[in-house]
Amino acid sequence: MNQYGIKPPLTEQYDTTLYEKPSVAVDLLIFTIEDDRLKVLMIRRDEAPYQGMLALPGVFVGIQETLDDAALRGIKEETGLTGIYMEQMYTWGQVERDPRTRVISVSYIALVNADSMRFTVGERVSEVGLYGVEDVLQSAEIAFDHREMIQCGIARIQNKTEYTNIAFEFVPEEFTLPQLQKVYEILLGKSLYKTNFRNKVKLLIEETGAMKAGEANRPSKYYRKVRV
Amino acid sequence: MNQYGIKPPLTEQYDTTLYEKPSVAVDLLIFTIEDDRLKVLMIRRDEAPYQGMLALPGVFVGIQETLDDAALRGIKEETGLTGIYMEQMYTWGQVERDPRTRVISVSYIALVNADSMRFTVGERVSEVGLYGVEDVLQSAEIAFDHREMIQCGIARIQNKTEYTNIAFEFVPEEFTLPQLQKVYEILLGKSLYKTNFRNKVKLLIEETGAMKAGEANRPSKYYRKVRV
DNA sequence: ATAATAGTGTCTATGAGACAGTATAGC
DNA sequence: GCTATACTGTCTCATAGACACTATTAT
Repeated sequence: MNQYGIKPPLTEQYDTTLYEKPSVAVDLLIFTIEDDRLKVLMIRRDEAPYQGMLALPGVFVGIQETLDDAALRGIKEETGLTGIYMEQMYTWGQVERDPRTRVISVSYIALVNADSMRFTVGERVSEVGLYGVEDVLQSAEIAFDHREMIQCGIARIQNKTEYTNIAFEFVPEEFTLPQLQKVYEILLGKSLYKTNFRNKVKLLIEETGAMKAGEANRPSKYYRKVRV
Repeated sequence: MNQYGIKPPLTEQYDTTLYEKPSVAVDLLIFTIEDDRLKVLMIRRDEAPYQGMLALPGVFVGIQETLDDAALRGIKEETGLTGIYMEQMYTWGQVERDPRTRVISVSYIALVNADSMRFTVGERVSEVGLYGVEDVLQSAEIAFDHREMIQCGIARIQNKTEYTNIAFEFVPEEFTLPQLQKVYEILLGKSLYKTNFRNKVKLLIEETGAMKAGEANRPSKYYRKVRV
């Protein structure tokens, strides 16, 4: 029994009105690949604190709203998109992470292919934009603990690229293998051998029958992800 | 602008007193290996809701307390232990997960070797005990969404056993290789070949010089984890 | 023909997996 | 000696990695 709460709290009678509650928000890491770089969607703040700095988009969690629903709502608001890949990443609970009041933030990762976002980002709010993660981490102008969040997100994506198929989330429904390989190379930060790469993904894809035309070289085949 | 919160909430002026806030708790999955089984620490509830059912221990997060600190406090209260392995697992935000009021729960995994817990669990509260995860998942008497949490925790531990060294957390500082191999076999749910297992861990360990005596067979050497 | 990129065949090195054998304690 | 478990040597096989080669388009 102390300033922090009731003990043991979930097994005995309690009155939550006695204790001050934190706010709970969801912060979004919306990643895409554009111009051969991994980019993240950020907003330039026009209010204190951290005025003029870049921040991740976020929403407060409604009292009758799940965390996933809050994340989906935020993604829809920022990109106009639904039905894209999303997963919970980590929950950030440093006491002073927001200087105004106590806010606990559940961060979510969303992966979008650049084509579907090309005509949505920037329409609603001009301060919204896609920033290359290398550039944005170089610049010191990042609000709150969002730099840490971005680093955490990049690490998560790189890890999962090695043992899952999340890289497919960055390409459109129909894609070429050179295109998909480039995504892997960007995410992993190293170049790959064509043969080995193709062997690794060949069970995951099927030809569409179409070919990419118009380039001054042998045309590449279009593939789609095979649904398992 | 709706019942759920302010939009965009972290980039504009807002007044959090206008919106009802959830309570935030930390729930603990304290795992150990005892009698050649993976066990989890649970508490039998003596109050509604879910009276008489088993629940994971948890604490509310204080308004001036980080999530990690809340988890450490809970672990100390339940086991008397400090300095053990702990990591954040997942945050649970279903609206009706606690029928009394909205509670968002950040779950943490802690791994303890049975020896250090043998004389602490059960002293403070007689309803606290270690339960084999297979048994507890069979029985339907689990409170809240804690069954899901346990399943999630087991999956996390099994995954990380394959690509990290968390299995070492379940053995004391000095251990034999048959003992460590047994831990791996319990966590992975399959038997391993001695030679291959030893090859895999040989760079992670060093001999202490001591031997295990008293058994009617060749004595095994004691090892410790080599600090990297 | 040339340049540029797409796509294929095959060798090698590494490591996981399997199994047979030897070693050392108590009885 | 016997039994039980600790410990070791070595073979096989799957797969990641590396590289050389062929194919097809626009100019």
